[in-house]
Amino acid sequence: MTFDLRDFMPYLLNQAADASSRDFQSYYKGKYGMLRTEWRVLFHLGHYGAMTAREVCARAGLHKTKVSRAVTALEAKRFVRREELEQDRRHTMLHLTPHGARVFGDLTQEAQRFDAAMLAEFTPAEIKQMRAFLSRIAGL
Amino acid sequence: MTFDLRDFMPYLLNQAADASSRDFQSYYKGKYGMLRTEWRVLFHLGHYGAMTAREVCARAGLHKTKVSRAVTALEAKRFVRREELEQDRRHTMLHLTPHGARVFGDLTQEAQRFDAAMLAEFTPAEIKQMRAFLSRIAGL
DNA sequence: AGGTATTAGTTGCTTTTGTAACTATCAACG
DNA sequence: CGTTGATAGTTACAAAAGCAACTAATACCT
Repeated sequence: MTFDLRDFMPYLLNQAADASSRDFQSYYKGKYGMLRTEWRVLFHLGHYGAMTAREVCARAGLHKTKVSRAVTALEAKRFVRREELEQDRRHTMLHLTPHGARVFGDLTQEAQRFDAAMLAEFTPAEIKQMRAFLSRIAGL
Repeated sequence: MTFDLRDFMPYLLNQAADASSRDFQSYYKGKYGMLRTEWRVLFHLGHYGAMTAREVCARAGLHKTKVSRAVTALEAKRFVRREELEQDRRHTMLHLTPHGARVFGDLTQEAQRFDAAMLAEFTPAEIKQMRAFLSRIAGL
């Protein structure tokens, strides 16, 4: 019985994921009081443009209640604005406000810096392989 | 600015970690009603032998409140038994019960099967590199 | 048209996690 | 000794996540 937790991939992945998220999380939490789900929603709106909550769910792989609450929080912070659609009033289109767009820009830059710092000690080949491996496991 | 979330390592790691945990989690949750922290504590006791809660915290990288609650739950399930130490009554040594040991055995086997299935589509070299990469990021 | 089924999104309730304060025991130093 | 400080562990309260029921609007089907 030579099974070690450190060889158990889900464990390893979770540890690595936790470690890698911690610092960046403290950045957007500390600076903007945002939660992880909020950052993800903000990112999707900033990166792909305005869309409905339903689309955010599909793209981000988040449950609709999480998105709903995140949008409420982002709206309270004036990062996001809702626009009701005439043609189908079940939908509401979600837009970043100018302020939200600035926050998105800041966080995106920070994310890139963060990513670069984290990967600095690895070779491009390693990084490429790593991304492929993770994408495959994540089913992306 | 072509920054994509899929290139952001913390995101990728989290997605992969979530995906990889889901199935195994549903196994121990469905079969034994256990939470992730409980499985981790059980594992450490089964793998490294009896130890105090403090040691579990240190080895597993868990906060003491999480461990405290997990132990309470594991004790209620009769998987773990507490033994107060004479020499220092602040500590309590944690042991698996015979039943707990059987559950540990089952979960460990399942974890190995699970791990093997997940890695089946990768080469040994890839796996090795992957483990090294993740360990380094996780700071293990 | 009129009833039924879908779809988008929200709200309420329960479970789980995080944080901080608290208890109890022991160590250390005057 | 005895006061102060550390340590192990628990508990209480607040934040967050998960799940299921609910509302409102539209589509479908006869």
